[in-house]
Formats: sequence, structure tokens, C-alpha cells
Amino acid sequence: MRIGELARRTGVSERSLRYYEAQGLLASERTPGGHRAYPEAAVDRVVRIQELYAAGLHSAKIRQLLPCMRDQDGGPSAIATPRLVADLTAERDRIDRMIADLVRSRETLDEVIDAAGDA
Amino acid sequence: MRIGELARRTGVSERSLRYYEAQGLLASERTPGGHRAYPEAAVDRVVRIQELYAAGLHSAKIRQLLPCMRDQDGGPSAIATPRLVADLTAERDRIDRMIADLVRSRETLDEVIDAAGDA
DNA sequence: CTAGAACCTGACACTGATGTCAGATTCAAG
DNA sequence: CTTGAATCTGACATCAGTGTCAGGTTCTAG
Repeated sequence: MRIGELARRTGVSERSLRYYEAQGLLASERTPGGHRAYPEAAVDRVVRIQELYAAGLHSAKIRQLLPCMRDQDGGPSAIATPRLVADLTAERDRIDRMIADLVRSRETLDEVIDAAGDA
Repeated sequence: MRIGELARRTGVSERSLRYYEAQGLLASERTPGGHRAYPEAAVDRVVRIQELYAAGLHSAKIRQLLPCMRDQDGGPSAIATPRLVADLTAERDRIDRMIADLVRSRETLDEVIDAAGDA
């Protein structure tokens, strides 16, 4: 599929898809004329990338992580090195703290919303 | 207490504390010489602000929200307007989606970490 | 009084993913 | 072939909180 369709199906802008490629996160075949062509699996890949970005991971970490992930089209093509495992564990703990913060913020919002609802 | 201590106790930089004040999020008394002086409750307030920033709220929303919050030193000093409630509800839903994304990313990381652990 | 730590304001830089625009090229349907 | 939609590259802008530095003032302990 081409970039426009991939953008539509993932909700990610074409700009971002090209950026992901420049960052080495998303490969693409090229037509003879130089247009990008993606396999079906690219949809899942892009969604994953988005999730990881949202979780606060930087391009470099995602780039290291991607080959170790269980992909839709087959198993992981690499095993994380001890160094990477340490990094990912730190990221995971950070995500845990993030979630805890978000839950607290959600409670704060709910209190204010409920207080207004009682009025 | 003064800005240095508040920074130490909250883990927030002095720079950020001054920024919060400029944004109307954090009030301060002033010594005759112009130095900031904070009440004890400022510690909690700063922590809350940090959490809300981490949840993706912008200064303007936090500014509207703060007066409606149940503070440590007394009840809320304002009730959210319907308009604000609508905004906060949207924020809350966004936070829900954020949490769901984070949980998925955490699972992804755990899979990779575990896969390396089995080796 | 004095020295050094702490604080003040104001300004500029940065981060890093994303938006946007320009000008050129490719693709696909008629 | 033609034409309009889609895509290409490259460059610059943006956002918003935070880091950092400069030059000056205030505070406090000795």
C-alpha cells in the first residue's frame, strides 16, 4: 500500500511516516518512480511505534527495541542484549510511575467534575 | 519557605517554580527585599501541578482547574463551570486512552525483557 | 561590616516530533 | 497523451516547558 492509505488507516500523518523512515523505524519498498510501498504489516508496526512514542520512548530506543519485538509476520528477529534489557527495564519503571501519575490526575479531574455535577 | 527549599522538597527546579508563578499557577508572598516566600501548602500544590503537566494538561487548563480543587488548606474555592466540566471530561477521556496506551507499551517491553530473560 | 550563599529578572537555547509550504516528479484514469 | 491526484525532497516553523547564563540584589552567619 502507499503512504496515503497507510496514513489514513493508522491515523498518523504522512509527515510522521516519512520521519519514522528517516529514523530507521519503518522500512519501505520503492516503486520504480521512487514512491513508497508498504506491506500490510506496516499498519501494526506504525501503531506500535505510536504507542511507544506516547509512552515517552525516543526514536533511538524504539529503533533498538523493534527488532526484538514479536511482529505480526513472524517471531522476533533479535534478542535484546543485557544492556538493552537494562534500558528497557528502566523505561518500564518510568512507565509505571507515569501510569500512577495519570491515575492520580484522573482522580483529581473526577473530583472536580463530580463536585460540579452535585451542584 | 523559600524557593530553594521548595525546589528541593518537590524535586522541581527553581526555574520551573518561577515559570509556574508567571503562568498564574503558584502564588507567593514576597519578603521586603523581593524574595519569594511560600506557605507549607505550596509543596502539595507543586506536586499536583507537576502531575497535571505530566498528564498533558496545559498551563491554561491547570489555571482554570486549580481553584476548583480540594486543597490541603480547605475546600475548593470555586465550582467548575459547565464549559470547564466539558473540557475536563475531554481531558479525562484523553487520559484514559493514554493509560491504555501505556499499559500496551508496558506489555510490549515486558515481552521483550522476558524473552531475553529466557535466553 | 563582610563574605558567601541564595535569590532576583530577563533573555536566549533547546528538545524532538509534527505541521506546513514550495517546487518538482510520478502515478493512474480517461 | 493529458490531466489531476498523489507522492517526492528539503527547508523552515512551532509548541511549551525547561536549562542556562549574566549581571545585579538580598539575606544571613560570623
